[in-house]
Amino acid sequence: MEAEHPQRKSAEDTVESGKFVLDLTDRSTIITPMNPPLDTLDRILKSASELMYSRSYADVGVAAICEHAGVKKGSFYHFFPSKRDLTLAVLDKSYIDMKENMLDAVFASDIPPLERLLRFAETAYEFNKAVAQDTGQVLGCPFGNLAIELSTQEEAIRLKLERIFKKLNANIRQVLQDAVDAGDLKDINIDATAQAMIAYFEGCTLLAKVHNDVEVLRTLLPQVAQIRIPAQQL
Amino acid sequence: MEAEHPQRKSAEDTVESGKFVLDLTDRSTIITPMNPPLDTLDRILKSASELMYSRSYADVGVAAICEHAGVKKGSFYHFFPSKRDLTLAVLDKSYIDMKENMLDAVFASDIPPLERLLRFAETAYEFNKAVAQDTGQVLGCPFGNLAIELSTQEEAIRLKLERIFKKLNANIRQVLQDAVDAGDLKDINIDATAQAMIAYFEGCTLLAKVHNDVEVLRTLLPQVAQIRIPAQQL
DNA sequence: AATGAACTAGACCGACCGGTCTACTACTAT
DNA sequence: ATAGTAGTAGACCGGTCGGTCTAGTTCATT
Repeated sequence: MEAEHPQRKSAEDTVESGKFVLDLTDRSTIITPMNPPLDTLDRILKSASELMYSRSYADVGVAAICEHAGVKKGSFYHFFPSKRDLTLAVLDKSYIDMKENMLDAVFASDIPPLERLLRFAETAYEFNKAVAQDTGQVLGCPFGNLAIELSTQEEAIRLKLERIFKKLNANIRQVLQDAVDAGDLKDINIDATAQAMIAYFEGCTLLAKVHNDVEVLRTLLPQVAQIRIPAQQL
Repeated sequence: MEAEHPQRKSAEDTVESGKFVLDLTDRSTIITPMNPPLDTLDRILKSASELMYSRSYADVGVAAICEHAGVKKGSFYHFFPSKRDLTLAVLDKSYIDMKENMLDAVFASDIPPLERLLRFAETAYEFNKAVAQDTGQVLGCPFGNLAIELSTQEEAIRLKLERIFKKLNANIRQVLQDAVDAGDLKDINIDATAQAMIAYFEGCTLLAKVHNDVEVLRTLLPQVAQIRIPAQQL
């Protein structure tokens, strides 16, 4: 009765096929860079992620996602049991992409900890600026956007987003810990400070979106490095 | 061909009818404090504002708004030409309510400027806590929510929200100016600092919503008073 | 050559969307 | 008394929503 919906597996499995078996099962990573099944799934993911980011969850129907992906509804529901499950998959992929394409580089230990935060601010500004240049609008944070739109409606999505924000928090905590170890920072509540920095970042992004003006980010975002929540003294 | 839709007028006009013409047209401000037509309109506004806040713009249809207000569709479209216009009216009313019920008191000059910011933080926490207690969810900021959901879709709404955020900024600027005048603050960019405080506030609220946990606000929000954007030195 | 699974195609479904329309009621002004 | 207007009622509209279903196609395996 229940369909198969292979999307769960593919996320992790494709990565592990680096062995030198040339013949078999996993057709996705070897030889053909654009084989039909995985291509279809990826196109759906990319389409959904673009459309939902530039508009909103509710405003983008699965018909629109399919059309923009060049895929038919039948295929869509072969891969995803529902729009909600698609969104969950989009979030997973988006976080992985963001981590690999940005967080890892931005928070790398090649410069002093607090300067990494400035690099983070700068990168976020540049990203939003680039987006604004080719869509004409400041779109903000893909995670923050969905968080606000769906947190009260879709508990599964809220949970996924909560986990993503916790991972981001862990990344920033690492930076702060490095700063403490380097003696650049004293007597702060590391976890709360990381949380406050994320909050500030999300808020700046929100304001840039309402004002439809990226320059808000250029002015405000660098102050993220100055935020501190002091260690609680009992 | 086009219907009348009296709501446009009422917003500004009711305020200006302080002249002593007793006889005519505007029946809404004089004598009867609860005359039927205004009651219906208010019920629609209240219903929409509650529903949209606890769910989202897209998730709440006009049928649901009418039902929750105990009003029929015919009446709804007598007062509002569209769901979008209703939302505009809701935003106007919400800001006025917030200003009268909270901002005016919170930012009053009875205590030192920077303490007013703490009072603001405390009030926001208490508000969200109360909301969470009777809805089971942290709903966040009504303005921030709509800002993120609709800024890229409904320019008129985005503009209204932008104006609201600018007014809020002006309120905080006043507090900061008082602080500067009192010698509590030096060399800051007042406008940008006010903006940063709003950003931080919105971001904290967003995080509280994703984590569905008001305590986030209790921990983070008070630090709003420490935020400063230094005066730009050229 | 045949089998079965993965995938695609697209017609179709009931529910609901925002919005319209006509008829009716209640009240005001004359 | 009457005419006009503001407001109410609720059936109705075309369109779109998320999702289903059946029939076909492609392809690896035997």
